Amino acid sequence: MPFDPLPSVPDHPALEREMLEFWDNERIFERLREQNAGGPTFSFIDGPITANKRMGVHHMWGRTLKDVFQRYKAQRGFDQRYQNGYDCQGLWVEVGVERELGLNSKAEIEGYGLDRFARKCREKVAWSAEAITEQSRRLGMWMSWDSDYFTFSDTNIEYIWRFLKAVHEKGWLVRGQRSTEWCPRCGTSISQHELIGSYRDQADPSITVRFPLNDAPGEAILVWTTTPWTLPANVTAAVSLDADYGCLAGGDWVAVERYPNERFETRVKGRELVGSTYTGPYDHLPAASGVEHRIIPWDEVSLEDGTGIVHIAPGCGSEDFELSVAHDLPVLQPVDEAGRFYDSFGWLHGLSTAEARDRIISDLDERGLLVHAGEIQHRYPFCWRCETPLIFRISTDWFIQVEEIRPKLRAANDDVLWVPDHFGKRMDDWLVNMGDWNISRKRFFGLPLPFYPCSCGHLTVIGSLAELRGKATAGLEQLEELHRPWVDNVTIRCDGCGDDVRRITEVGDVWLDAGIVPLSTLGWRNDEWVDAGNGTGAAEGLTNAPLPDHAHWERWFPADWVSEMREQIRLWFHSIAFMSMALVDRLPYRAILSYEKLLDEEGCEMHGSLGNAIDADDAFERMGADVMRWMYCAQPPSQNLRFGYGPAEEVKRKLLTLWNSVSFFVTYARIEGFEPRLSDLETGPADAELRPLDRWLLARMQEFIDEATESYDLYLTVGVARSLDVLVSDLSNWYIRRSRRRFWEESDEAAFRTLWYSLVQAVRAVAPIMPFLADHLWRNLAGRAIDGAPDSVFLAGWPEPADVLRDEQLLADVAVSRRAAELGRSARQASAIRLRQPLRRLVVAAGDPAVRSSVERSVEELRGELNVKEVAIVETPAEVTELRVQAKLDVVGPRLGKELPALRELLAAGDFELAGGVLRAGPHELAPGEYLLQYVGRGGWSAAHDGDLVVAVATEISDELALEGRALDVIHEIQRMRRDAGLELTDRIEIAYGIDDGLDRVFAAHGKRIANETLAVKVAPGTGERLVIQKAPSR
RNA sequence: GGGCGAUUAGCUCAGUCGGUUAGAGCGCCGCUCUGAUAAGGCGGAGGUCCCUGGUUCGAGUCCAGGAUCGCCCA
Repeated sequence: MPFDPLPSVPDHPALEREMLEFWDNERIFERLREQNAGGPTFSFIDGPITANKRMGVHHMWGRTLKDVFQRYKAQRGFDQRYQNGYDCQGLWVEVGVERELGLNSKAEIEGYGLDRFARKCREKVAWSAEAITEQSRRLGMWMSWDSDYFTFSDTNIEYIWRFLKAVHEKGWLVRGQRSTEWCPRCGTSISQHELIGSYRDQADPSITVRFPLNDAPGEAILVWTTTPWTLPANVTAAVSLDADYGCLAGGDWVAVERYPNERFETRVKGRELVGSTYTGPYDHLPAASGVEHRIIPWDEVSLEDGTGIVHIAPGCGSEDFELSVAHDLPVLQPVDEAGRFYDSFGWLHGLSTAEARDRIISDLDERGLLVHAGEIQHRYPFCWRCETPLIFRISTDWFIQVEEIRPKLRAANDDVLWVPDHFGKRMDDWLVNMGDWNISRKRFFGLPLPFYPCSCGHLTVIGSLAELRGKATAGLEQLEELHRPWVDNVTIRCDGCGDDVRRITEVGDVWLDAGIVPLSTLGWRNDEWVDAGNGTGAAEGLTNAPLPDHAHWERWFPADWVSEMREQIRLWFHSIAFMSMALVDRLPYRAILSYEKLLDEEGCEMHGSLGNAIDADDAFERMGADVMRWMYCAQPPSQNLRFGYGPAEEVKRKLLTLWNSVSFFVTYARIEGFEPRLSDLETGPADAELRPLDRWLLARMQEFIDEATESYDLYLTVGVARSLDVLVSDLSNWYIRRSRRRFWEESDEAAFRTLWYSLVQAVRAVAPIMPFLADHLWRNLAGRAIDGAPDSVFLAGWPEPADVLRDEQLLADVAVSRRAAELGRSARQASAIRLRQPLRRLVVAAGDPAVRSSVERSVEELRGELNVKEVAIVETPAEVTELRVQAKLDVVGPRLGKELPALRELLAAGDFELAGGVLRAGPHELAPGEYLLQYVGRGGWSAAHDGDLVVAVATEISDELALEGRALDVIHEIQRMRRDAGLELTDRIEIAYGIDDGLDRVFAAHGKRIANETLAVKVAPGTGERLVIQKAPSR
């Protein structure tokens, strides 16, 4: 018996675990790779996933897409790398460790010890990588799990050093200042991507403060601020050049527009205030004592809030800082890395910004400078790690200048295939606007920037471990790996003066770590292949990833395709583009698939705190990986995905139809002992005695495979999902439904072979999306059923379409007759006569002979389905409808132009003649093909139409028909009684009927039929009730 | 402030080159099958295609302006 019976419903999780074990035991993935080795290459480069936690269902979307296309390309015979990667250092990793250790500041980390801290970070990464690997395997991802790359390997770090040295040689490396969001607790700046989603509502003071003007005694400008602690750092005030400013009665200057109810003694344009000097609120403290406060112009001054005059503290805001650069203003930095005032701020020394706030307000009040104090609710950023409100600080950092590379990146981006395509524009927008790349972070467990600035003015940038060894003057003996603290202890000889020089303590931006991957993992400019050569430094023992040689790089660079979530446009997609362009003058990718956000089924973001997050392991158990994968793949990537158990049920029902179809096949194939042939997969059952319906399904299969292939090639899984939906419905509701008897009564070889072929091809084509279900079904239908068949669907290649099975005409014909059946049902429904009532005549009219002949083939279907005595197929529906004519607008429109509306009126009014195929209406003549004939129903008919395809039923019911209708009602009634009585399908019954209500006439005319349909062995008039049945005594 | 999207049925979304009557799934209502049955099938109701203007014989579709929502940048 070749096939195994299917349970009535698939148990996805159980089936998936079974397949995982099978793949493992039979080394399916390894065999697939061996099979494809040496074939054409498809290069995919995996963006590293941060190894600091287990994955959630939002990670699985991207992991699924990666796996889908690698599996698809493998089925197409492409040789591939399957290297997974982990992001292993930087803030994201430090955070979890810091939390676990209960550390709460940089000082505490230093107290704990950088070496122990680094070891803890590595442990965290190792733990997370293992968890992610296990979850990914459960999802069905096929990767070479023993050769993952880890961005904290010494090899990866060396490659970044090489990049930084090259950047320095190009003259792009600079040290500079910038104003940045800063967490006073963590003691570091917060990068833009870390700010995502970190804004909350917060109440802050809203105060208006007076700055006295120096040259106009008694007069002052008013400024507004929500951050009183920044006032000691005030340097200037900004006005809008063209706005009107006025002086209030008390001598205070404000923007007129902001005070519509006030009267102003004097009014001037903002430009006239520019250059005036004023006394700052804290000029008496040492820090601000030497500052001359001169009013400046700024076109960003808001007239929507505040006073229209803006307090500028370059040490406390990014726009403020930029203004200080533009206007050459001094910068006062009020607080240190921990957010406490410097001693040059007198009595404020040592206070935090929160502590200083109220004291400053009351101090201003006492000194008569406070005009108004209130409170405001607004959005304010918080540290995503520790919930501390962020402040702005000036920080000295290292930058890579981008002006030279910007145009190259933009030009190259034009040639990238972006899916969805508008993401390409977003990349361009980013490239146009990106500022110099800030690469330094004042933290611990990260890429050690190899910068050794010397007091002689020379900057030495180390490009490799060998170079470091060569120039080292001390500390090599303790250098365990290229991380702090060990690397900090290595001093080198300055290239400029020969003195000993130390590394700066900063570490690198994580996007350097990830950005070098297309070079570091592929062995760019590496002379000799080194086994496990990427498992160095912190990565030693975690992976066997090799360091390949340059020839390998030539073979696999650039990637044909990469895929990550949308945020990566300005992160990973950008950093790999930047670093590759800088080093090898090319982009590292040809095509990119990116996708939007994953939300819960209500459309809300998933958050642990909201309780709506779905645990991945929970999802595996409750819906199964295939169902999850289907949801990810059925989603247009340009839109947010609503993910949840509700939608999962819908998907399960959908998949159940495919499952039921296979189950139906298997049930009868077992009964009839059907033996499938592998060779049918090449050409289909072309040599069998095929009926039109078989040929139709076979033609549909070619069309489906074409559609699926095209969608995969465009990197759009949603197209595959949609095509499969339609196919499954065709296969189950049209083919199987109409062919059932051929399977259980006729044992029709052609039907079995056609259905087997179609099910197997469908399973193969969706295998990349649902690998478990697909391989499970393949094993049952082919892998185990046929000697010599590939063990796994993934070893069976791609279901190539067979041209001999294509039949466009047949597809069109069937579409027409299905449409006719649909119209017939619609016409019946519109007649308001119940379907069980037989009607005399159904008329199908179509002008096109091809349409008529294809409807001819489904006459039986129409007769049975619509319960009519006869079906007529005619050219014009004159019998049932009146004629109407419509112009073909797309043909006639361009010819007639403005006269078209008049023509349409004539046609609508029936004011036309039709002779010899030519239509005359008023002054116009329409040739055949320029108009369409249309019909409306006559009395006694109920009609429905689609274009000139008209279907109508006669609504008149003769006595004879009425009697038959009653007979069918009786059958229905008895069937219901059988079921209510709990009878088996095969139980025989006896019927007794009452003679009133005309039932005697019904049984007289149709008794035999009623008995037949209801398995009645005895039918006789009874004594009382109108219908009584009882189970017949068994013989 | 600049940029990129989106706005179509109760919900989630399709809608090709501008063409006559704008579709699907889910939900709802009704009908139906009982040899795929923990199912299945059919039909129906339900629409100001965000608004305004323009181009055109004709606009859900193209153009301009606006509104709202989301995202990116400043």
